[in-house]
Amino acid sequence: MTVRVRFAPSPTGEPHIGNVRTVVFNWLFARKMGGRFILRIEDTDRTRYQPESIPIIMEGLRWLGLDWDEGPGLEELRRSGVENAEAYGVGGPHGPYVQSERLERYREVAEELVERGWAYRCNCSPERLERVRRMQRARKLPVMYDRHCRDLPPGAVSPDEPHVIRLKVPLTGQTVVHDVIKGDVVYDNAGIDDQVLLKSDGFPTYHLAVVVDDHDMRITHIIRADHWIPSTPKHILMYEALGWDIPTYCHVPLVLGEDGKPLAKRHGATSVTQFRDQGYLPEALFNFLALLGWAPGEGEEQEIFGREELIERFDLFRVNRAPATFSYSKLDWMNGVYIRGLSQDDLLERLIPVWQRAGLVPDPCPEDMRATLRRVVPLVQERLKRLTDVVDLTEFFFSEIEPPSAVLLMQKGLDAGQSLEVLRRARYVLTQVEDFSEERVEGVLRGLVEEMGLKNRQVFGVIRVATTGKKVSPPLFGTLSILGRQRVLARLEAAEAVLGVSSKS
RNA sequence: GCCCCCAUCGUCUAGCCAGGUCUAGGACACAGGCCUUUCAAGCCUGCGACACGGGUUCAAAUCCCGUUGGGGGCACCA
Repeated sequence: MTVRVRFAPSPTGEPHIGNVRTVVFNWLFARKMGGRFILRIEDTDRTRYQPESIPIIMEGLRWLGLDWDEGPGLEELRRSGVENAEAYGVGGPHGPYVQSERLERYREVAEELVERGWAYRCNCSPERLERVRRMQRARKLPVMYDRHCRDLPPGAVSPDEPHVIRLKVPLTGQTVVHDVIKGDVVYDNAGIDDQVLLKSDGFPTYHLAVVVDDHDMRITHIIRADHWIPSTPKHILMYEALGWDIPTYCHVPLVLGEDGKPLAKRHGATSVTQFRDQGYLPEALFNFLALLGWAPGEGEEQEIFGREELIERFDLFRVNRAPATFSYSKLDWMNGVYIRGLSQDDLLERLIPVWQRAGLVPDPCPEDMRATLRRVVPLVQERLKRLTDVVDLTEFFFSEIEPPSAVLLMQKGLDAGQSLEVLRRARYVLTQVEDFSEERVEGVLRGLVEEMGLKNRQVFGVIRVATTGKKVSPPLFGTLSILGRQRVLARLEAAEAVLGVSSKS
């Protein structure tokens, strides 16, 4: 049987990265098994519904390379208000893949459950339900529906009046969740609530919809976050009532934030688009996510895995039972590894939009500027953890700098007079040097160090601060060469003025 | 309150299922050093964990029980 798994986001905002990690597991498992990865939109909560989040979710998946084999088709997406539906419409043989388009089907199944004696109509008011719950809490009893309508005579609640349909959970016996990661989890039926399946607005609850859709869409493995475990017995009861095959459950742990709490919006950068905007590479994030809660084992000590390698090695049944904490510092390291592994051309193409967003480079990027940027790339490549780091590191190439303060200019062991001397002589040799290639610049400046009997760090330090305005910069000779003679001489002169004034005073 | 899940360095993990090869291995982070024009990168070294208590066994990180700690669920939300 072909493996079929799904990601079923609710369009109420952007999924956070912990959720995305679970998607990565789904996708990896599907690809590993030669199966199908299905995208389904669970939009049954009309109060929290945000249609604009649908394309954002899809864009995030696509950016990470998580392509889906079946999912909402063109027309479905259009009806959901997705503007560039043609970019994302996929369709498939088991649609519709948007739950609000499947209302009739849920009603049909709910009615079937009623007919089979596995569900019943209930017209209890929200006020009464709340009263019951309050009482239960006060008496420290399990909080659940008191089954007031469960044994009403047939027809006591008219199908025409507003009502919900509830699952009629057996009062005795046990239901076992066979989970491939957690093992067998046993629940007493007596502790399972008579869950609402069909809401009074005609929409299904998650519990009905997920069972119907997973069955209709022939899902074989349900890989989802483990906070769903407690509601799984209800789902199993429904499969049994309907005579349907029960899928294989794989409840994977939640991803924790650095405070040990499950990852949520308040943890800062948590959506895929935010990671993208902060300069993370999709291949690095993907690699990192795959290793969050899973490891190849067998003594394997490699950490950097390409997509194909991960597909080949991924083993769903080895996923950790315990939750993992999302570590930004390790992600940063891994991202740096991937940046260093990029070809210079590739890195250039990824950096240009970053410079553009920072307002340092016009869009489109002029050809001559591109040529200059091409020279900057090797200077910064091994210094970047995130693409966005390039802004601070290279800003001085694009705009004029404020002449640095005397304090910043002076290096260890040099006073203002000596520093000034360094700048004057540097300006002299750089005026004389026949061209401004990195090699020539290096040659004359090293000669200057020799002549003055100073240390490399002293001479190069003063020049660095004078020309970049910072103590930390890319390698000096390449930097000067790119800046060009004119700008370098001007900046040296401006710095001399600063020191000249301060040495007189 | 009731139900459920989880537990190896600060973090991600290997080892656990098929007890001995584990004075517990790797990675990130951190500290120190080397290299060096700054910062990185790279290399070397260091720091650092089987939550606790019982039991089973010749032998337990590995199996069992309990405790503690953390987390999740208990909606006409997903």
